[in-house]
Order: sequence, then structure tokens, then C-alpha cells
Amino acid sequence: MARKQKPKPTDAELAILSVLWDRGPSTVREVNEVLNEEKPTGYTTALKFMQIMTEKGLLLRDDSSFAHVYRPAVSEAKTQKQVVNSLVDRAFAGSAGKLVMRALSAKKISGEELTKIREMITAMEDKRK
Amino acid sequence: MARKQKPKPTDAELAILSVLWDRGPSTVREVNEVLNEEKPTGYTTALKFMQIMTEKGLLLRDDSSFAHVYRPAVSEAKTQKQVVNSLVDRAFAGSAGKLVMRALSAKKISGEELTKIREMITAMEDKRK
DNA sequence: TCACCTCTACGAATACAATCGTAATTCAAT
DNA sequence: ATTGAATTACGATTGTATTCGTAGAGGTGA
Repeated sequence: MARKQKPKPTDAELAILSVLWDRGPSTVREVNEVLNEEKPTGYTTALKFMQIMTEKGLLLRDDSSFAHVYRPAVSEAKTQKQVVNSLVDRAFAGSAGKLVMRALSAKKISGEELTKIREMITAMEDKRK
Repeated sequence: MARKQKPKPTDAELAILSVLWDRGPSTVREVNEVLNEEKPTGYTTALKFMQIMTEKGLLLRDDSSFAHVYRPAVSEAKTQKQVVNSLVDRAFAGSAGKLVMRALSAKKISGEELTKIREMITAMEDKRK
């Protein structure tokens, strides 16, 4: 299988991908409106990013209608894995366990999530012989 | 208490901080030699970074000897917390639990670490009444 | 002292991220 | 067909990250 290495998305690109993962295929205007809830930016700024991201292979464009419709070309799971691995290498000396422990103490996590995580761990411990 | 907000370190800056957290106070040459094991860069590149980082308040410099000795001005724990929180916000819609689960499936984690993590979780579950 | 090596200081070049303004294009409603 | 609003294309600007070259200062051994 020939895997093409997609570039790691920048912060602004990640914000746009998040919107598309959440909403599904959208126009520039729709994406920009969501982004503006967080931080106001010009319409052409979003447009430019989405054009660049299409060139980079991060988005796919359907230009059959007047307002082009964009959708992610990379999956949420793969991208999250990519940025996590990158952070693990850069700031945690390659140890994902260290990052997990830091994340557990860094932010509030809901009870349901804690349970899910604990079950995930026991499953992994079982699987390892 | 007046906490001064230190800037989020860039990738190259994190690499330098990692070396200093690991080795303790070091000269530019020492840091650069460690960095070169991963990726060869010029001596003055490391020097420039460490000067900039000192200006930014990320490093402290002892210039009492000919070769200045640098040490981190920010703790490893605080910095890791900072970058984790930033990633959670940027790529995981603010949910640290989502990041934890992604990290668990993204990279191999040793048995001892898994155990430590599980114990950490049960402790957190207990504490939450 | 002098030659040499190491180190710092500083400026500059390059690359890329992020932002926007303007012009050209398309569509829809008159 | 004509006009106005929305959209795209494209260039330009600004800011910051990264990298290095060169000059000068500091230290050392012959």
C-alpha cells in the first residue's frame, strides 16, 4: 500500500478540519461563520486557507456548484493520532504513557470518560498476555 | 500571586528545553551536541535560540564563566501541561479524555506504565466520591 | 606577545503561517 | 440584457520560526 504522507496541519488548519469533521461537507461561508464564533476573521482568510489545504491534500473540493463545497481528505482519527504522536516525540521523550498521565492531571475529565478509559486500559493489559 | 504568562515554546524550543530538563544546566555546545544526535544544525543556530529563549523568559543564563551556562526557567511539568491543554483545545474539542484515549491507541505503552495509569484512574474515580 | 581556538553578539536570509484587499467571475432577480 | 450580491482567484503584507555567516571579544598555550 502506498501511503502518501500528509503534512501536519497547522493550528488554523486544524480549526477548519474540526469544523468539517463536525458539520460534514460545507462551503467557505459556513465554515467561516463557525470560526467566527471563536475568533473573527475575514471571509477571504478562510477561503485562502481552504484553497491551500486543498492543494496540500488536506481537503477535497466539489466545485460543481457556484459555492464550492469542501470536505476533509483526512480522517479525524488519523489526524489526531498524528498530532498526538508528534507531541509525544517533541515534549514527552517518545513516551505516550507520560503524556497520558500528564493529560489526566491537567484537565477535568468526566466520570463516564474515566470509566471508559479504565476499561480501555484493563482490556489492553489483558491483551498483553 | 502574580503569574507571568510564559509563551508556548515552539518545536525547536521544546527540543532545547528537553535537553536541559534531562541534563541540567548546560552550555550551548553541550545542548547543540545532544540536538545533533537527532538532527544536525549549526552551533550558532542553537546559540541564537537560547538567546531568544532567554529574552522570552524560557531560560536563565549564568554568564559568570566564559561559556555561558543555561538552565530552564520553566518546569517540565508546567510546560507539558501547557502544551497538552493547547492540543486538547485545538484538536480534541476541549476533551482531555478524548486525547487520552487517542494516545492509548496511538503508541505502544509499556506494561508498567499501563499499570501506573490504571492506578491513577482508580484513584481519581475514588476521589470523585 | 602572538597565534589560535572558542565563544558571544548581531544581522541577515529563508521559509512559512496568517491575514486581507482587489479584481474577476458567476448567479439571480429585475 | 443589466445590475447587484456572493463567490473565487490571486497577489501582497505582516509576523514569526528557523537557520546561518561574519565580526569581534575572551581565553590559552607556545
